[in-house]
Amino acid sequence: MAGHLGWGIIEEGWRKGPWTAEEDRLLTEYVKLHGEGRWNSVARLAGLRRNGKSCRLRWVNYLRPDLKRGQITPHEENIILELHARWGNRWSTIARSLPGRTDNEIKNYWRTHFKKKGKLPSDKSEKAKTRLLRKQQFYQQQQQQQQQQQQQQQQQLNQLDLKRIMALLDQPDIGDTPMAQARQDLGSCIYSTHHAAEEHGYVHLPIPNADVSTQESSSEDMLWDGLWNLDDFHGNLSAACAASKASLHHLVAPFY
DNA sequence: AAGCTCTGCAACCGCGAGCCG
DNA sequence: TCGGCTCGCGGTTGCAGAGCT
Repeated sequence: MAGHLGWGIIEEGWRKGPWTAEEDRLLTEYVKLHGEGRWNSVARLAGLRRNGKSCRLRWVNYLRPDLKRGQITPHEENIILELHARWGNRWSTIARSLPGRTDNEIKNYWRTHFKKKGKLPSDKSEKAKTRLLRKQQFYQQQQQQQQQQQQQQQQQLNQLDLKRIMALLDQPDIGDTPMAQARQDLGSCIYSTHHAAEEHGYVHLPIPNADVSTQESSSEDMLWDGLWNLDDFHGNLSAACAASKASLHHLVAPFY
């Protein structure tokens, strides 16, 4: 590398090595103004003496506001293990299932924690360890859910709006009324949301109101698989639900 | 206290895919 | 169709700090 030439050097007009706070500020300002992309324009537009590649890397791996800081959790570790078993060294693919984590971070984590162990957890003890980690994470999730419930209480006023809509939709059909149409639209919305989830590989999402006894969720492994699938999907689902709600407000407005 | 080793992480490099003129 | 440009990805390197001897 350029290490033997010294860090922070200027090579062919481009600075290399560790980023300074001022460079970070300039890059952040640039992305705020122009958005991500066009990285080769950064040098010209932001006054940075860094090439596009370096800017993109710095933004993606360090400056992005949605990055999660701190240690990889046991839950995330399990996801990494399972996805690596499934995808191999496709770090960017794995990173997409870990919001706030970068491919570089996952790659580094894998190399330091697993690579030198020589093998994936395959014997009984390693599997037991993996199962224990999953259970620990399950309890952590429960604690997190308790915290989230408190936050959700704050959102209940908004949810009451949706409940009023649902109550209206539960009334008997009166032929081809606007209410009957609204109910049909809601059904389509939920149905298409579920199928969009399936198309994106979130295979364990239950259809809302579906008979639980018919779902194939008996094995522990599938339960955990479903958990991380849901983790990945919940953002999209929330967006879809928000859209549904918005469209329903539009649909039922005449009834208020 | 000094030197060595290990670990974590930021950053660079090369390559390939996609886009566009 | 081709070549240049841009971007994203995976592999690799090297620094810095912690831990060990």
